[in-house]
Amino acid sequence: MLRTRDVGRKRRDVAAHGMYRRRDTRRDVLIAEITAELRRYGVDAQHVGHAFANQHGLNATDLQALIAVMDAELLGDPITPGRLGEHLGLSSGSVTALIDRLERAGHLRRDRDTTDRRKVLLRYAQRGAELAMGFFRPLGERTDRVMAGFRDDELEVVYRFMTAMGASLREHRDEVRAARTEPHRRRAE
Amino acid sequence: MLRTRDVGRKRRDVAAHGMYRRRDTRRDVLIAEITAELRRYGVDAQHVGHAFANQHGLNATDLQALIAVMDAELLGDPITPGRLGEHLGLSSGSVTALIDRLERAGHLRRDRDTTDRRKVLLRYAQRGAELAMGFFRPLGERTDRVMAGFRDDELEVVYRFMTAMGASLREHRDEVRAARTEPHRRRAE
DNA sequence: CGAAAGTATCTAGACAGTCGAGATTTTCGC
DNA sequence: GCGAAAATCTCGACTGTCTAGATACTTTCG
Repeated sequence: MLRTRDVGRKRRDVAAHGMYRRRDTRRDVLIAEITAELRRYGVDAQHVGHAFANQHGLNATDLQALIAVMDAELLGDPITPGRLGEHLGLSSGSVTALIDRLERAGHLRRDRDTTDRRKVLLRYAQRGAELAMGFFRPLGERTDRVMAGFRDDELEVVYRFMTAMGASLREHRDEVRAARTEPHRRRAE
Repeated sequence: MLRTRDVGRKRRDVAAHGMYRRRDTRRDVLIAEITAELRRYGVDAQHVGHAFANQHGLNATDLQALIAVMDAELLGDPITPGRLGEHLGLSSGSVTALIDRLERAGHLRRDRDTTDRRKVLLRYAQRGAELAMGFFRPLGERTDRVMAGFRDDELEVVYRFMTAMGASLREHRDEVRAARTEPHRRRAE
């Protein structure tokens, strides 16, 4: 499956996702295909989140926020609006509105920090927990079925690959963000 | 690196991303970590796109659209507004506005299809191509450096893994979308 | 040729996001 | 301790994208 000379047959897919690369050797093909698949995975994951959120009367941001709140609280380190905004890439004002929505819908609640009363701690409520579970459980079951097709040593390779790619992407993200000094003008240079 | 008993040391990360899973065996840990890393990768990729788009006076949707237009055209099958909207999950009106923006900015142009003049074909312009390249090139260089750390047979495993995960996720997406029959009411059940 | 279907655009309204000012609490220098 | 500065969250006005529904144009087919 997918030998080098399959490029012709898989032309549609190839052109759609790997056109910025050489595809001369088997290795080149692999690299192009993996890159393309990662890209598609990200897009599709977004779509799943969006569709699921919509069906529950939320938008995609709301769902991401809810997940972040749960992550933090289950870790024993509840998140604040400020940190949440950082995590999601939102301004402070926008976060306030976001939390208002989620609180009104009963997915989470605000708690004042007892030691530093400037801070507000976000904690999930019952409804929020149920929603997050409804999102993750079916995904987890699917994931398990896929993982079952791989030996332990193979998963080690995949793990090493994903952590390396993740670290690389985060470096890149930080570089891009650092270049924000001149944030573009629409007109009038 | 990351042996089973490292769970304690890596507790922060573990709790943040793998708390919905057993982590008893080395294999469980691997599965949880890979799942978490994929999730983070998706989020970070979004952030990169968002930051890059912002620096060039676009929003995230615009960049995605531009990439889709290029993908299609390089494939020799230029996309129409309708199919673009489907791809991005946007309504038709929204797509018109999106194309207006991108056309006004000189990133792409509208072409009437000569055989079926109901259709509009989207083609990228010079500026759009430059932008897409500016986005992908640095990413590709980073990716290549990561890939260099893996043998061919290891990349085969990664490739097999990614295609399997991708197929599984798309199945799930279709299931979720199919469940859209009752799209939720805010009040009044 | 006329009706129906397909495709894109336009218009109006809703809603999430940004920016900047303001309110409250804590931290720190003197 | 006291007052100024910092940290954190909230509020209000504005901007811009998205959705929905109506409209215009082109093709297909009886």
